[in-house]
Amino acid sequence: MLNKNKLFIQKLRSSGLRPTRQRVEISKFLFSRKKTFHFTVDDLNKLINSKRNKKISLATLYNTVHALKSAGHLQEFSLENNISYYDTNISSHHHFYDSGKLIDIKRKDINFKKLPVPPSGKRIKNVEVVIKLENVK
Amino acid sequence: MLNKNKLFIQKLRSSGLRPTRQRVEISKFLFSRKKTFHFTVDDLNKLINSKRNKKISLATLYNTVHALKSAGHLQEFSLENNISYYDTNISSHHHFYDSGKLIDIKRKDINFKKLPVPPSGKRIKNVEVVIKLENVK
DNA sequence: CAGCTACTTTAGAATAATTATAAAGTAATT
DNA sequence: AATTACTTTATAATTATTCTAAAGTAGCTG
Repeated sequence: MLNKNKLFIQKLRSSGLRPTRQRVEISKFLFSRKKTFHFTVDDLNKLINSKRNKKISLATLYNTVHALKSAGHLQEFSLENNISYYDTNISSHHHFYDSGKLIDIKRKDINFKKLPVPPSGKRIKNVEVVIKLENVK
Repeated sequence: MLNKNKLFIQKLRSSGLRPTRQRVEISKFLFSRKKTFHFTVDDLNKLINSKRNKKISLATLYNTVHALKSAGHLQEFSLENNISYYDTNISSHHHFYDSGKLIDIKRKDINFKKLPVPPSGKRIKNVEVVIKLENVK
């Protein structure tokens, strides 16, 4: 149990954050999952705070998510509605996008035959693919 | 000259918009270019209104850009700063992204060896690739 | 383990992009 | 030329996010 929290505390520490009660709860909420979790800060706020009487403030949620993202524990991306989405699956960066919902695509399910050469002085940091879907008519 | 405006008026009409003075000016500004143009509504506002004494209102800029986008004359996308970017090049959907700036990648410069199968009942509408760059150290 | 110091949490204000509103103006049909 | 429906505009409202500063807490230090 205490051992289990160690993992979540590790994520915080490696993000430069002290493991406070709130942060450990957030970290646990995010990282004790089997499946990838796509969320916005608003989602997180609703999901975490619905079952608490004393709420974790939005500012704390933003701070924590940002630090986790900067440390590479979360992947951030943006859709056309201009809200930041976060993904707990940092190893797979590709997605299907269908009417506001995201579905993971395993990295190995996309391969490139040809990629462009980056401008000189630059190199590729990562490649993100979004495949937009529509209904078969 | 009048012939030339026909093209811009066509874009408006096909977006369900009457060709008013403001809209024709916006359409002309966007579509009389040789090179792809990446912009935000704020960019557009500054670029168009800097050389006018009577300004085109932000609301009109937003309305017009939205209608053009919905009709497929502009491509919208969002980066991690949660601002809507628009692209006058609707045939090439791939980009390099480097510290807030976008560079076009020609469609033919990216090819896939393998793409995932969409969920049943769905088909691929389009594929967008963003290649993030970093400096060679 | 008491005290100190630096980091945190929080509520609320501030900011910024976008959308909504409603009054005055204009396109286009009659 | 008159009428009607659509537009423009300034301004207010909304929404996601960031900032602020006062009250609280983690975790060294002795």
